Amino acid sequence: MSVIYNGGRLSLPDTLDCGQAFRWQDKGNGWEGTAMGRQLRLSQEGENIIFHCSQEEYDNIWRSYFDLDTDYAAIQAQLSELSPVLKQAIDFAPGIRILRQDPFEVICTFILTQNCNIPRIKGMVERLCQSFGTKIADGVFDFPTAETLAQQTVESLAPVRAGFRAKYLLEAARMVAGGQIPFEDIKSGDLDFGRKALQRIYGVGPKVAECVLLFGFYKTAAFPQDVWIKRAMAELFPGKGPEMFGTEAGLAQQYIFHYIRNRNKDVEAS
DNA sequence: CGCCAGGTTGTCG
DNA sequence: CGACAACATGGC
Repeated sequence: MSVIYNGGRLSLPDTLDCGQAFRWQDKGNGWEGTAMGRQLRLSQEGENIIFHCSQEEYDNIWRSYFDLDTDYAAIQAQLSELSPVLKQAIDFAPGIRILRQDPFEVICTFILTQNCNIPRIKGMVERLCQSFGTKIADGVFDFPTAETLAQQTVESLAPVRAGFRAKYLLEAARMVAGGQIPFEDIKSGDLDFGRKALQRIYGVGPKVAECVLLFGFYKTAAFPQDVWIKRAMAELFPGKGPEMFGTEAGLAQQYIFHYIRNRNKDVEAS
């Protein structure tokens, strides 16, 4: 059972391993991951991206998750006109898409990102799922629910090895489980409303809130500024700020983030 | 072995 | 408000 996508602008490695999601793994002959309560395998043959699932599951879940109904070529063309440097970053990895992830999962995973590198983040997220997630198949677990996590303690969370982030995780879970985070209002509201609402969570500051808005609520104008983006902005767009990228700043941010981290990789390898 | 990691909090000037 | 240490842990 499989569905073929050949609409272009979808790179599996660039989209699944660019630091927006942490549960996808390169299996060599394809990618595997868990999201939205489902496990999925993807592979590639030439221009075709193959979703190993039913047409129904593809239509109901993955088409939206991978943002396949959005015209990336059009957005990229529009962004490319803003700056030649931005165009260069986009052309470097035009197959990056913004995944439409579950908001609670994004709150948790980006709480875990703080002061931590990406390989380690993946480890913590995986241990969190293995320890507290609902079993989907042998050795495969969904991301934990807010209710399950809210019942934990710093001690019971020890296997995750989240360090000082454990207490933040618990607070976030308790607030979400307690209905104190207005998901629907954040979805329909403007960026500043979302920022304020999310930053009421202990352990969620400006950067994590921005990531949650972009990756968890598909607020494409959100522009997370981490150490890499700050460096990139200083070097590539001196004196400029996120405003220059307009309503699709979040996408620009992803292309810049990936570009600054990977532009020299081919050189180093040779 | 030491530096740094997709930051946030608490504290101090 | 801006600067700065502390925070747990492990990847490189």
